[in-house]
Amino acid sequence: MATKVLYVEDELFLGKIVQESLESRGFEVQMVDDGAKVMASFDSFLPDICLLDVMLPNRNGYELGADIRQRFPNLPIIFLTAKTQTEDVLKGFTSGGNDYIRKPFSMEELIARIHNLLNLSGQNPGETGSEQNGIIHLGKYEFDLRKYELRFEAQIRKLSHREAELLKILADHRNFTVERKEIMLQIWGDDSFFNSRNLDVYITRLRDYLREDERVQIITLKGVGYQFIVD
Amino acid sequence: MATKVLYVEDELFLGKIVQESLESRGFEVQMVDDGAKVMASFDSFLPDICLLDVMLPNRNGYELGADIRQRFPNLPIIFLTAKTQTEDVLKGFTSGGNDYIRKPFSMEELIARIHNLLNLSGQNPGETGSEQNGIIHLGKYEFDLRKYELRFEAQIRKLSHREAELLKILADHRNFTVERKEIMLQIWGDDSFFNSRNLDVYITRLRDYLREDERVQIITLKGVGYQFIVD
DNA sequence: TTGATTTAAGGTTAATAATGGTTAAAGGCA
DNA sequence: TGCCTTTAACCATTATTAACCTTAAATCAA
Repeated sequence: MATKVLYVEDELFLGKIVQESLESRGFEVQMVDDGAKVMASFDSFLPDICLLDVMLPNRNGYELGADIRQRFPNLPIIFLTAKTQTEDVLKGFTSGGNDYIRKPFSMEELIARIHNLLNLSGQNPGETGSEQNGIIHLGKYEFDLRKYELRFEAQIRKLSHREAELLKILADHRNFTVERKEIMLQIWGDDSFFNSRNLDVYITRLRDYLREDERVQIITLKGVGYQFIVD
Repeated sequence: MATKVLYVEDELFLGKIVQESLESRGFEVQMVDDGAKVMASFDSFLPDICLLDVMLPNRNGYELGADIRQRFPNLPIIFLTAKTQTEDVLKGFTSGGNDYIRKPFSMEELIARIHNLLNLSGQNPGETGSEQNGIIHLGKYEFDLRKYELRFEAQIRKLSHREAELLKILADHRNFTVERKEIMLQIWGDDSFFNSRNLDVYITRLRDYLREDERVQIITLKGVGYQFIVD
């Protein structure tokens, strides 16, 4: 699911540009041009982060920020403003803002700061895939990346480090091809020794662990690599 | 205990002013003027936050930031720099920085941003958090850094020095990987003796102490190190 | 062209080596 | 002495290597 951005901005021209730019990077953006309308849109939109312009008609951006902070103590808020006085920046932080960006700003910087607050890795901006809280769903299985647990119904199987690394790589490429070489490099840092049948051993184990759900399979592409199929 | 700031800056004149200004507000500041000396001062000083100037003799500030991030995944880092290009800001974030301030900056803004990162006022999503007044919250446990106490409901367990050191290192890296080698170096100053199973003994003890809450666990990454998982 | 044969790649399983876990006893130091 | 810390002995788990088996692609002969 795409990351949802609530963007409060009254300069419509600037707003459109920023909105499109964010959308082109995979964010879902709802723009609101009036401070009085903001709180209403929360319950329907449920944003992951807020961008608030400070100079608004009807409603002061700082007040708005404080209200949002009150209702959603953990929602990241970034203030955007043409004001350059230190005093304004301070107001931003004391109103509960998590960052403060001066206009004009570059889109790249805005996105970097959004990522920073959302703890998104620099890789795939809006896209978080079927992974939430470090849990990947694979057919009837759940794979907990942090705890190295592979769960199936009530059973919990602890994976070793190598097993988990391999499964992670396969899952990251699910329904696409991963080259043997790439796996070897990523796990063992070396794809040279042909005598080592190490990877095969772990593939065998994972197949064993995953055989409860036949919609999850590891397919061999001989001479190339593997394809991890998950329906 | 005062908040400890490690401040890396080669312009001594500016550095002095900032240092005094921070100290006058109750921070404890260690200033280092050479990138090459930074890592050495970590073990003795144990800062709560880092301010890094980007332009340094000997060592690039971004590299330094990346190294620090690797060793202390939860330590807030702020880059300070005269560079104004967006590209530099992006580099700062991709090197693991948590904020980026352009010179010249006002002391008030710097302090607001430090507070913001340390959760000294208000909430701060996705940030290091959970440590206040030397107390780290680990699931249902509280770990008092100063008293070396691990508390769970009404029980209080006094930790020994080694136990506390180890738990502190794990907690600083919670939800990230810590290498065995690093732990050994930090506690025993030596990772060479393979015959000593000292670290294992303490890991066993901590696991024992922490088993009341199964959401807190120490996972072994064989051949690599540990991962301290806290939900 | 087509089916048999060769050959390279991968699969499986077991044995071995490396690393970590556990427990208890021996040292050290206030 | 009494509490930590270190050492040691032994056990458990995980990673690697090795041996042997299977399969699929490639080659070759008729």
